[in-house]
Amino acid sequence: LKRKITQKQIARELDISISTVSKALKNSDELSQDTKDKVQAFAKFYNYKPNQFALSLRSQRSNIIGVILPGISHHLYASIFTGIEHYANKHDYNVIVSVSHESYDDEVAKIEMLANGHIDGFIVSLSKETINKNDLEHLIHVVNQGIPVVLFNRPTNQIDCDKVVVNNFTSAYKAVKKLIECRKKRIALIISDCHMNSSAINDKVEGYVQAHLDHGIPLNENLIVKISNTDVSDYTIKSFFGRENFDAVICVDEMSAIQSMRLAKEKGMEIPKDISFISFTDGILSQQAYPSLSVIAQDGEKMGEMAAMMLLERIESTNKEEIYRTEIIESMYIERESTLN
Amino acid sequence: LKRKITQKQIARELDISISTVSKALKNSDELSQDTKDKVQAFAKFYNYKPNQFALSLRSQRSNIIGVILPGISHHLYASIFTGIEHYANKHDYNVIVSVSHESYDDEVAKIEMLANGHIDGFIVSLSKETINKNDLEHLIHVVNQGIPVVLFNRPTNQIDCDKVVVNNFTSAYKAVKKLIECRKKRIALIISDCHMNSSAINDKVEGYVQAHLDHGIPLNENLIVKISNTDVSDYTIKSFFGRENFDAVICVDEMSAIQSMRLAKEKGMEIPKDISFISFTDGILSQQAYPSLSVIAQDGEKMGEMAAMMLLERIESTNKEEIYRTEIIESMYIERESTLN
DNA sequence: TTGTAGGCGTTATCAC
DNA sequence: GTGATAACGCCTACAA
Repeated sequence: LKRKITQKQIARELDISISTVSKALKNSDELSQDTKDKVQAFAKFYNYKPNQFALSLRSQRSNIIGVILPGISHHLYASIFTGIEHYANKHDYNVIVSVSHESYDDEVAKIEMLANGHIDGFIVSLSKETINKNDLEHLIHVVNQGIPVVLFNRPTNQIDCDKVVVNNFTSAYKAVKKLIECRKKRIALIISDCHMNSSAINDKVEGYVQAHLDHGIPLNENLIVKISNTDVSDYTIKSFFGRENFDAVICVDEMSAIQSMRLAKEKGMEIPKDISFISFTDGILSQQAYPSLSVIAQDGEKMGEMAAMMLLERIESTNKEEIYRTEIIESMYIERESTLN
Repeated sequence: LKRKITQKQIARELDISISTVSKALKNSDELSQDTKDKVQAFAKFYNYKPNQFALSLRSQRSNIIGVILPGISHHLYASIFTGIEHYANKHDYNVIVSVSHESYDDEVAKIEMLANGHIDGFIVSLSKETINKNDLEHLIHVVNQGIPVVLFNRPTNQIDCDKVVVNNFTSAYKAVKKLIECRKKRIALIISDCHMNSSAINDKVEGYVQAHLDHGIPLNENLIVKISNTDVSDYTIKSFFGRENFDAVICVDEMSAIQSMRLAKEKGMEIPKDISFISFTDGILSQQAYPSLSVIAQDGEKMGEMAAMMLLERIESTNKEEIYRTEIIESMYIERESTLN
């Protein structure tokens, strides 16, 4: 139960002044080597570590960043966090995580709590509820206080700050292109979470359409279906499988992909011979499904590192030129069993 | 870009002393109502918030706790984190998370980094590597510094501190009992990660054995198999399925359960009619598998809340009576399709 | 009822 | 080379 030693105590023990101790510990060259050696040896012996609270008070910086995630079970957010933590730790920062659970109220409360706390900056992915409400006062307030913010994955153009986003258009484009290469011609697009009025969905639809046009595949609007949640057990999707005729499916998330595959199997179709599947988010489900699921995946770690990099740059930059950047992380295709050439 | 206002500035503006401001903000009753009103109104108008760095310096407390997890994708750890965060936030604490990725070196580095930082206490689940090395100097060092520590899920009796653990014995016991109730008599136990020399595995085996004895079911040691990792694609497990004869399987984790189910199906067995499955960790895989997997699940949120509760109590307790507690969280059975009555 | 002084641990400026 | 002093923002005896 030994309290940590301070410069004051070292000074008293060695019968020198506190400022000499401070300088010795910083290896200042205005001190004699003798004194420095003596102090440093003593400090080392008693395992001196500077008091971070005092340092923070002086510098008004904590080297802690706050990360607001809508969820944490989700594979994408888990790997984004890994990326953030990796970059942050490497640069001597710690990470406070707060999860909004897709709730607006949680998001507001947690951001506020952190903004009045020890945080040097924020990395935020907005909750679905926030996007739908389109109420961003809490974040605007943070930005106005001069606290650096990086938005990622689910941006909004209502906030002027650095951003890291995925390219939903090209993701969808790539998926369609891949399926066309597999000689599929009737490609369904299943959009879960269609209550989200984010640009993410529109961009995907546009990419889907454009890929059809570019490859001369006829577009059938009936093959685009929206379901309100990620649970596919509802009537909409079952009747869709019963009614329409298609040989490939693109799902916005892996959960609905898994369940759609089950519906296809129940219809007696063979995957990927009769019908191929691609989903947009990678995760353990995609990997372990049977057959395993090909995906257009976001590189979460890369997104996280990028976001952390932008934030630390902003925190440590002295000149306040307000040229905010938006970085786009391209997705990649991971081939598994649910598609084949 | 407005910097935060301080008591000093309020004092200057209102032409009173700093300590009067301080007292007014705390609604001290040695001040006139007039002064208090004036100060509070002013403070509110300029959105005064106390500077946490200054508060921390005075109190030597940050209201931040450090959480070390071996992984974060894992459903159990995700929900444990949720529980910790929930309890911590409710009591005005923030949470710094650090992931060791099951690596000893990471764990040591991250604990050290946090211990020299702004942390009031630790909640730690040891990495596999640490448990195997059995080198706990880094944590003993933390405890000796007087920093409160709560160990959870993977404890060690080498460290004297509060602990939150699961009851592996009764978990295994319950699983066997359940399967016996389903009229299964030849119950296999598949142990992945058998290189872990933790008590967790021994306790499970003992529970497995005891349940057999208590219910008069003959014990067949050949039905206990250990595989070195969670990937079941290796020869050991395939030959096990080829060689032995059993009508139920208990798996230590859901991944090997999923893959074992696949082997069973390939053998032409029907689940759960011919063979039942139970796994020990709940997660999205168990829920989405086909058939979905019955589990003996740990209540992660409860574990997390309990750990946070014990830590905060320890942090805020003044008297240092060193009566450390170990709380046991009981597991619960979640019935799905892979078993049936 | 209000104000003064000192301290939390550190660093930077300036004087000796 | 070394040390005294002030400052970061807040709190709290103790004076006035």
